[in-house]
Amino acid sequence: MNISDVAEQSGVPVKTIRYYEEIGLIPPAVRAANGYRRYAATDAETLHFIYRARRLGFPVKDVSNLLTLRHDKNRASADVKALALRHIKEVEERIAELEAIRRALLHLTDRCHGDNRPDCPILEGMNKAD
Amino acid sequence: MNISDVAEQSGVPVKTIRYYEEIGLIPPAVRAANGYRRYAATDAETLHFIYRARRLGFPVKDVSNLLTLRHDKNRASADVKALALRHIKEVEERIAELEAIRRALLHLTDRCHGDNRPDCPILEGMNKAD
DNA sequence: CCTTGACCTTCCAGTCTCTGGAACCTTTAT
DNA sequence: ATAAAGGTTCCAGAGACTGGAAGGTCAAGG
Repeated sequence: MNISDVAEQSGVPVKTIRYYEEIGLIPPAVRAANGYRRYAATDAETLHFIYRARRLGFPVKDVSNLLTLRHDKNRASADVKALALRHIKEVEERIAELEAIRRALLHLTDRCHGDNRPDCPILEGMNKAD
Repeated sequence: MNISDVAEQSGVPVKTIRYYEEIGLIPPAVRAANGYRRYAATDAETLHFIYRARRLGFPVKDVSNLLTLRHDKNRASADVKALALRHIKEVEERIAELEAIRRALLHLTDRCHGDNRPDCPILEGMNKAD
């Protein structure tokens, strides 16, 4: 099948597939006589795997490691789990950061009248040292 | 004062100050005879304001608008508040996304033994359609 | 006076993950 | 014959910096 077919099956946009090939996340596709990339069903599965890993927030570098593990029939599931747990930790850290930001913002907006007058605790709050 | 002084006072790194000047977030600094950028105390305050706004996650475009509002003594606090509330909404949406990701990851890792064997529900889970 | 080290300057490149567009070729259908 | 739909490459931009190279300037010490 052509690139748009595998894009549709996997969920990964055409442009992104070519990009993944360029950066070496996936091997260069076999070419047809006319130069078009040709894909097999297993390629669609691999790309779908990539699609799902990316949607789970794994950076491309991690996806690359996950692909290696996926192909390694002698892998230890502990390695996959370690990678996933590390990622969960990063997600949780990011959530904590965003929640701190959210609280700080709500603290400021709660105090702001939000009317025609210029007095604004939000702007004042961002002037203060830390 | 020189750029490293204003960097220390404001919290914004030297490189970033030059970058902010380049993109027009702050006006070009006055130059000394030797070509060095020269800053006044008010510049340090402005940069500190920027620093805090960025730490609250406002994108640079929003910071630019906040700076305009900050300088406008006829502003309506409602405009500032609207901008902040919009940003809070985006932060909350991002948190929700990350929490969905976190739940999905925990669901997968909970099921994975994490031992020497290759069987891995994490990898399997990422093969399934959606 | 000379050197050393800490500043300062500019400009270019890289990060990360795509995404859009231009210019051009191939296939398919009418 | 032609037009639409798909394919190709390459270049640029997004966002927000960050690092490094090459070189000018300044203050202190010998």
